[in-house]
Amino acid sequence: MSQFPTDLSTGPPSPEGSAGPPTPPIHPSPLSTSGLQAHAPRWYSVALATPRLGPLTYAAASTPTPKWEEQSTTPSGILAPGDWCIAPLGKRALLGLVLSVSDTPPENLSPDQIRPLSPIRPQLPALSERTRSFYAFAATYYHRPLGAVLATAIPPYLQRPVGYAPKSRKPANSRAHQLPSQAGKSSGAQALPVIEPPIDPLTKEQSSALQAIAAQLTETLRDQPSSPLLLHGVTGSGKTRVYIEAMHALWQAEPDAQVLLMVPEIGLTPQLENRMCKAFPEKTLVNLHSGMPEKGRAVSWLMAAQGVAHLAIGTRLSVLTPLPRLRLVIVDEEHDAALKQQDGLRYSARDLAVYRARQENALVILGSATPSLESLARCEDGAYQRLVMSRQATGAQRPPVRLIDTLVTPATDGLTQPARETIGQVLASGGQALVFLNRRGWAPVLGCESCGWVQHCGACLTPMVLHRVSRRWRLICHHCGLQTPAPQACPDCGAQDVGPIGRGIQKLEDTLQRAFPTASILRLDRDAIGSVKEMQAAMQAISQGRVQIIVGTQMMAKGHDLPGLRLVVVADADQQLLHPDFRAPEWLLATLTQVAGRAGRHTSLPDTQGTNSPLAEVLIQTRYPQHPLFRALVENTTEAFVRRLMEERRAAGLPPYGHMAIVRLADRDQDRLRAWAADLHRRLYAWLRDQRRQPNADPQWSEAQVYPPAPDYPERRAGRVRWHLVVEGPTRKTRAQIVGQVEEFYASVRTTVDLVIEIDPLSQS
DNA sequence: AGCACGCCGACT
DNA sequence: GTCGGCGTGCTC
Repeated sequence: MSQFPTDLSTGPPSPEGSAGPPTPPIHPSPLSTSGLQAHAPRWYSVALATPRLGPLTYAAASTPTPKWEEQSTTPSGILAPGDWCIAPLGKRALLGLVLSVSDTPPENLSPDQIRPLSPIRPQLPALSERTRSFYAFAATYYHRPLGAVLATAIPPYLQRPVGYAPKSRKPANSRAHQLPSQAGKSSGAQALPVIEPPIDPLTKEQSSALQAIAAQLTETLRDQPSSPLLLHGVTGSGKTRVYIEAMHALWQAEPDAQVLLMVPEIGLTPQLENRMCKAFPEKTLVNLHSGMPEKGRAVSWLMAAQGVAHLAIGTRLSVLTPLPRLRLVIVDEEHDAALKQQDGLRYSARDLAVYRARQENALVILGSATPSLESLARCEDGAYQRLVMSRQATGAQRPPVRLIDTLVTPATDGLTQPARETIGQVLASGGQALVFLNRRGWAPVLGCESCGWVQHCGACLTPMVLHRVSRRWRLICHHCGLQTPAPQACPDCGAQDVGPIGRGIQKLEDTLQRAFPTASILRLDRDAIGSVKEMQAAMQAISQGRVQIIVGTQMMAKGHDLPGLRLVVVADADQQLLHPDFRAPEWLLATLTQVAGRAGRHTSLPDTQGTNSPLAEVLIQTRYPQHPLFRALVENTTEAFVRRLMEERRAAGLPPYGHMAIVRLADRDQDRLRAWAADLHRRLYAWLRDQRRQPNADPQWSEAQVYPPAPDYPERRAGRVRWHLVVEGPTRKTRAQIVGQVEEFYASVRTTVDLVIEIDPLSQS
């Protein structure tokens, strides 16, 4: 079998070494290796692991393959579709995937343009037909070349030709097991406490969820199609336990089966890894995420791809890992935006997981306390099956939610008086408080400090964003591009103090330190916590009670268990509520539900004080205490609120009922970009109008939309101006046709403008 | 994405 | 006079 690269420094020299001039093009010569048929195939169509290039044609390797290659699965010198190769490109040598083989040269190229492949062959297991078709699907669906998928899917270490040292001949697996951070038995996560002992009996809800899972697993193991399952379980309902039992059931039936367990963030893997190691000491477990050391990631990837690993725990990129005996895919926190890659190949790991599971005859389980509307819609239309767990496994109650109206009691330096008092009480009684603040994707949305007025774009359910356009302040809708002048005073109440929502919370840490000088405060955000290690240290400090106030961003809302937490203060809910995106209320509800779940996980003890004050509480500071979202939280009627959101989406033709794409444009020059964007829009609009006017036109075209361009926020980044254009179709097919039109136009013009298409975008700017 | 080629401003 | 800034175009 193949080997792992073992030494970076001792590989054979790269084919285009710095010592000499670039290899001159060599005309393909008859293969010299013995035992070949007379008409050996000699031209290869190769997808290169690079983001922007389509397949290129190469000739067979020019020199005989080295001896160490003899054990390769295909006869020496002949490559088949699915085999890997090293292909010269300009001065570089890139990893390539053989797509097809031909014994006639391509007509559109002259022979001297075709270069031979490198005789060095990567020690990667050939890609199965199934995995190739999965990658091809991803490429087609996201409108990228296959090479972009390869560049994302293959660990960087395995992409570099220099890494393929034909040195060690040790069996691959024994080596991998010695690596401490890879092998399941000795993970680096021992320090974290496991709070739920795995011997707890299952709750009724867990049992019935498992029954449904077992039924689908049976279908899967018979190679029959199974229904994707949405495990809709409140925080603390014991979803992880259900995953473990599902794996038990699977491995009892098929001990060699592979399981892929995905989480949105690297920070969530250590806990999970620890728990899985304890539950399955006899199974081989690997991690797959970008935070790992390069070599370790390569080893894990190969173990997964060779079928050695039983369980792969990883972030979104793990969905692209070959897993020959995949039988179960679990996507935890399926609603989480981090499962969607935000640059390069902008794929949704959740959506690809569902596709892949169906294709590989595996069962897929999506888990969340706050499922995405996308997944809920699939349950509604019967494509998925929903399994509900509405009670906490410990029997604890959800903490009550209290709203603080900041128009009545304004916040000073980010904190209202009632919030200050409550924090004080909690600290005095020895509890911990979490002050939650959220500036993720901040864009300046104007709001009135006196009455709460905000300019919305009526058609798009979206607040408008302040932009400076040719020295004038204007409000622009990021969805449909609508522009209006920015008001100087509030059009509702006439007050002068209109300003961007969400200013002033960045100094919250200072505010808290001044208000509670003796308290120890820990800040937890991307800037303060850089690594998994730092996160673990922070969590330990919290669980040991060395911290009294935690100031945390989004990352605090996820997964972590905080037993001593008695209060959550949401410093500025409005900023997220009024984020200029139609998904803002959906996400705020998810965020608040998640962060509220941090408090009161272990508060089922009797209230020994005998007071009326609850053991844990959630405080939300907002100008809109009457907003249906907040009412739903207070009254515990969030399901009804979610249904209402879905109806709004349906009426507006927005996802999950319509299908969106964003055309992202960038250029150095603002005027050039704007003119170009306007031109693109005119053409698309004219094309769409023509589709509608055709005799016997498909009525779907009347539901499709091509909106005028709008600026990103911030408009300028890294020396480039960025605009975007929203495209909507009632079906994936109509959307793909519009997008195809964009691509056709872009390919036909010479321009400096950079254009990328994003499919199923999660946010507009 | 790289990487080279090419055409403009500030240095020995 | 040339060193190097990055704008532009190509890679089988």
